[in-house]
Order: sequence, then structure tokens, then C-alpha cells
Amino acid sequence: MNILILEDTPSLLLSLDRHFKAQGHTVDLADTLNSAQKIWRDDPQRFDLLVLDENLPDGLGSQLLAEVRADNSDVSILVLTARSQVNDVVHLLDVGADDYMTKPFEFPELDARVRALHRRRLSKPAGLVRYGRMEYDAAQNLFWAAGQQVPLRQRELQLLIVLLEAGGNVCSKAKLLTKLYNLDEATTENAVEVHMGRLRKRIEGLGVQIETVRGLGYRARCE
Amino acid sequence: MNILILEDTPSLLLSLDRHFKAQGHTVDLADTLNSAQKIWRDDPQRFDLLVLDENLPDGLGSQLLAEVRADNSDVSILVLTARSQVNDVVHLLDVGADDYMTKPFEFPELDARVRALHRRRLSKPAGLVRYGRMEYDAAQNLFWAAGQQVPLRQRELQLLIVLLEAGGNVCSKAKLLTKLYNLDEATTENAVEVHMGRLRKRIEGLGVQIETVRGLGYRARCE
DNA sequence: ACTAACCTGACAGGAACCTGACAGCGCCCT
DNA sequence: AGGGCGCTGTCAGGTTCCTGTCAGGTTAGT
Repeated sequence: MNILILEDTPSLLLSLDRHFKAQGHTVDLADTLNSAQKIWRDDPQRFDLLVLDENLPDGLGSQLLAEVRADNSDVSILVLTARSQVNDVVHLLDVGADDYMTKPFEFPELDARVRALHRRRLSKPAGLVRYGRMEYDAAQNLFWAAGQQVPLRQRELQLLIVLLEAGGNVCSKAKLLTKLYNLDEATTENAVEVHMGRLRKRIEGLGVQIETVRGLGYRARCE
Repeated sequence: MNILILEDTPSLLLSLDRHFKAQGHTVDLADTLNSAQKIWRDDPQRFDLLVLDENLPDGLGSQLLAEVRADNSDVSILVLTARSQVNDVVHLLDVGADDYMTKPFEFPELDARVRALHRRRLSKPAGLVRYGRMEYDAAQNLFWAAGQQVPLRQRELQLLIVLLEAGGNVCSKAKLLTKLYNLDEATTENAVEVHMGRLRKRIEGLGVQIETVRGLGYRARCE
């Protein structure tokens, strides 16, 4: 998942970054409303989830929230507020937040809420996701096929998940790039090709095949 | 287990500290309601058990209790009360205490109650716990394999228990750190790596293997 | 056949991890 | 008090593993 985090407390920002990255997500960071707005406007399609702090040095997280919803984007938005003030919460939900958490919060609860948002967005069951004869365990970041755990590297797993979530539709290399790399990690499309080759080798004979659609991208096919 | 003790009588606080540490637990101390609240709020995830004195210079232990339960935490809570007054006890249990003891008490009884709480929390049989061909005797803090006692050091035993209780799931080094060290003993992740190496050597061929999951942590695998 | 798109083996940088050596500390024994 | 011993944390150096880049080969489409 591509996540944009807007949070002005450096320590929390850093631990959120590490936490989500450890789970295989792609993370971009902002510590002011202004910078977050720039990142968002630059590519509103990019993100699957925004995590917004409400109180910021140069404004309110809900300002970005309002802008995003005015764009008619369906990105998931989770707001972090200080102690729960009923009025605030009602307001946030009214203007389009999908969920909120009051600080301090516990990471497992955060994970559960994020998974719930993701599931709601995909209208699919979450946590343990089945694809044909295979399963992806989001909590452990592991992939299983035929009862065996398949040792995939971070990047290979990310590619596979994107292809499988696309449900047999073609994914362009450009889309895969934005799914795997944040704005600071820009790389070439050849990197995708290389990882695709490695991934293909590892999942040979496990019930999925990855087709190349020349000029367009890649597509997963369950056998 | 990670234990937070709130008790204002210095001698009792100290002996509780020593007592629990001797059993391999990780202990943090507070002697005022205020300081305990700070420690709790800083990381509500951290603890498995709170031991609270009810009468404190700056308030009641049950105030912290109420806050903890309001957070929806499932941490175990054991309250120490001076006199046994039925009203007090009912109130304490109503607001979420799991157990209580009236002072003065005997340490073996305390231990038994603590083990019972731990068991209830894990929904597992306690005291003597079996993992594959191995056993952990919580009362003696000893580890047995194939009928022989395995000489493990404190830290190695702690690591092993955490991994085994995780039931084959991956434990991050960060999680292991918080399980082994209290707030004053902060150390580096390398310490975990070192002890992991020592532990591996000692349990070679005993039926468990500890896998490294690069970038994520460690995982126990029974053979 | 020519070309662009794609694949792949090899390589290098760096991060994560392991390990042997050492020093500090507490404990026990004399 | 002093010496020996066991347990731990730190550190430095080495190893392993992941990943992006590159060069050259292969394939598909015109």
C-alpha cells in the first residue's frame, strides 16, 4: 500500500515510517500541512491511505482532508487526534475521515484499523487473503502456496500482491514503480523487469503465471 | 513478563522488584500515582501485568486502574490493599482488577496468583508449559528437554520463552528488546543478536530451531 | 530485417546479521 | 579485602543477503 503520513512530531513520524515500511508498505512523509499538500497535489492517484495528524504547526490536518474529499478521491483517511474531544471527532467524520485514533495509541490497533480500511476499500476480507490456491498473511508479511511458505523477498512480494489484487488485469510498469517506490527512491523500469524475472523463478509451478503484455505491462494468470 | 509495580512503601517496592526480577521478569517501578500514569501512558503496550497498591500519597491505585480499563487494555491487574474490606474489594473488581491481595501477604501466594493471571491472559495451561518435546517450569524458571535440564542463562531463557509463546510467529528485535529490558536498561538491538547466537548454540539439536527472518526478526520452529 | 521492448546473468554497494574478544559488574569463597 | 568466576553488554570485523545497475542477448511486431 502507498501511505502518506502527515505528522509533525519527529519521533512519532519516524516510528510510523519504520512501522509501515517493516510491513512492506511504501511510505512518504510530511511534517507540515504545506508540504503534504504539495505531495498530494503532485499525484493524487498515488496513495491508498493518508494518515493525518490534526494539529500541525501551519494548520489543521482536516484542511488537507477537505481538499482531498473535494477532489472526489476515494483514498482512505485516518486521522490522529490528541485526547478525544467528541466535537472534533464528529466534525472529522463529517468532513470525510474514514477513521480516527486518539493519541497515544497502540500499533496493533493501528494495524487492525488500517487493515479494516484497506478491506473496506477493496470490499474484500482482509488479514489473510486468498488468491486461488495461495494465501497472503498480511500480519506476518508471508506468502503461502500449497501449504508451504514461499520465501519471497520484499520486492517480489510487493509485485505479486499488486498483480494479484489487480485480479488478472494488466499493470503497467509505471504503476508497479509507484507501488514499490516512494518519491525519494525513484528508479528505472528495468528494476521492475529484474524483480519480475526473480519472482517468476520463485513461483514456478505454484499455480500463478505472470504474463508479459508487450508495451502495456504484466498480468497475473491463475492456472 | 513485563511488570509495572506501583507501591509507595520503599521496602516493599524493593523486595517486589528483586523478587520478580529473580524470576526472570522485566520490572519497572513507580512510587507515586503520577509517575505510574506517566510510565503507562508512554507505552500502554509494554506491560503484561500491573501490580498496584491502592493507597498512595497522591491518589488511589484504582484511579490508574480505571484509566487503563478505559483504554480497553487487556493487561492483567493485581491490586494490593491494606485491609480487607469487602466494599473496597467489590469496587476494585468492578472497575476491572483481575485479582487482589491484602497486605501482608506471602510471596509464594503472590507467585501463584501471578501465574494464574498470566495463564488466563494467554488462555493456556500454566506453570509447566510444553513446547514440542520441551518443557518450561515457570515456578522454578527452568527449561527441560528430553528429560534433561538445559542450562540457559536468564537472557537466553527469556528470549526462548518469548519466541515459543509467539507460537512460530515472527518476533521483531524491537519486541524482544521491550520484553527483556525495562525502561531504564535501554540497550541496542545488537545485544539481542548476541544472545540469540548464544542461545542457538545451547539448544542445538534439542528440537527447536531459531530462524532469522531478515528485516523482520526471529521465529522459532519446532522440528 | 530492423527496432523497441523485454529478459537475464553478473556485479557492486550497502544493510542486516553474526561472532569472537573484551571489559564491567556482582557474587562467592577464602 | 582480594581473587576467581560467571553473566552481560559493547565493539569491531567479517559474512551473508538484498537490491539496483548495467551490458549484452532475446523476442515480438512492423
